[in-house]
Amino acid sequence: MANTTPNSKHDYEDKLERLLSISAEVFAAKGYHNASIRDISKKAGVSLSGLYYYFSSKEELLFKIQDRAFRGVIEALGHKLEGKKHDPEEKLRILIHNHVSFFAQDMSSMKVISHEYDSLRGKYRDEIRALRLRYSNIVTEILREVRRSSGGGDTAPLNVATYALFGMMNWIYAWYRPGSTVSVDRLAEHLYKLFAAGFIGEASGRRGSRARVRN
Amino acid sequence: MANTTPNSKHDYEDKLERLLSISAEVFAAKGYHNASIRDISKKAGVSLSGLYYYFSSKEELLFKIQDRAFRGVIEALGHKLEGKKHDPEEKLRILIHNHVSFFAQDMSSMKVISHEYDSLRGKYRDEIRALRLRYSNIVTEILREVRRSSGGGDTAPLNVATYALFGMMNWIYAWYRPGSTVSVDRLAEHLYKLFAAGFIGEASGRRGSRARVRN
DNA sequence: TAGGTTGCCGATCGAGCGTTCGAACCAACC
DNA sequence: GGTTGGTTCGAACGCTCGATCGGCAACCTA
Repeated sequence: MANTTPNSKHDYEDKLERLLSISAEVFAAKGYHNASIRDISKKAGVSLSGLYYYFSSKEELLFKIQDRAFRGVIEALGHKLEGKKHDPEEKLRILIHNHVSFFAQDMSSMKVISHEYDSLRGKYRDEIRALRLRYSNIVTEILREVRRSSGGGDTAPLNVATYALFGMMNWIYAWYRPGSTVSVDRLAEHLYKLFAAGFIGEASGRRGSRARVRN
Repeated sequence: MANTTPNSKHDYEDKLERLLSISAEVFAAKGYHNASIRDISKKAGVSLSGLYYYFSSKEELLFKIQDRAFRGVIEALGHKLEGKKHDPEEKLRILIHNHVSFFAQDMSSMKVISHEYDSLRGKYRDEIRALRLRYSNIVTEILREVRRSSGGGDTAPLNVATYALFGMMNWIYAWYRPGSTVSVDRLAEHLYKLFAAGFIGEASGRRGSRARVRN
């Protein structure tokens, strides 16, 4: 099982991984359409045509970045949720911490995910759409459980709450810088408490909500 | 004061306004760098060079879209807040309704605002940054008042709360379509209740938040 | 050592880009 | 009816882009 030769699959995959990471940085910094393959080749220290040994087109490069990032988030979440039973609120907390820490750990890829979905076309777009949908469904299901277990009544529709939560979390790339005075863990916890208190608290009829939502 | 000639300032300004609006649609649909001046000229029914009578560069066009949209939001908010005194929570409610309804009314411009700030450079960028900062400060100040009046204690830092709120509101462009089953007004009200209950409720120490934020 | 495969590169192509420029149009005034 | 000044246009410029292709060294296999 150990790699037999220096020029084995490992070399290829490692370099591919490195190129994906560098490309994500360039795409995040300049935007997909504004960034050129030449930018990436310079930053990676590889010739322009050399890149095409690893990717067949610029768009495939973008796809692989998004595919890798989404699968990473979804898979890690799956691992953290499996095993012992968590109650719904704890699941929500795990979800937010997982999402936020992936964001902070690899802001470039996550910015690309949030920003460049529209830049994909055809089958690439279809595949990423499927991943987005899968992830979004996981979130909605957790929110459904939270609402049910908290005796939820008058909450926002689940899709509105889902998108509001995504908005809170995905906006991070626009302002948060790792190494700030607020650590990643604390940021995640703040967002969890903010959202959870709103989503659950809303259902239990607090003071101060004088304007009723008409259904 | 009435316009004396058909070819007066009105014609110029109206056409400029129309071009801004069409350009915003094109930029929103394809992204600033991917959209070409030729795309805009086709959609507007104006020759390529004819556009340059109204704008000196593609970047100025982008700047004018963002400038107009930001000033619109800020000015409208100012009008709605001035006059009789509102209590802090009502101010927050007005803010969210104002923001969301501008979004829904002109999704293209608002998507450009959220997406294409990085595409501006130099003095254009500086000017828009100043507008962003002004708006962001207004929001933070309102949140500060809300927290004070609700006896707030253990809430998220104001900047985190501010950005979380912006995230919730700005993400709308990614999923909401006007004419959906959720009206714009109801959407705004949902977001207000969700955020306000979270922001205030968090401070009043509800059940269910078992995980303490370690400051 | 011969032949084949892997990994990479320099040179180049056609397409599309933002921008410019001189000329033409046209209503308004002398 | 000729002149002026605001408005529009077609044609072209120089440039950058994504992608291709033949070739070349290094290494594996036999």
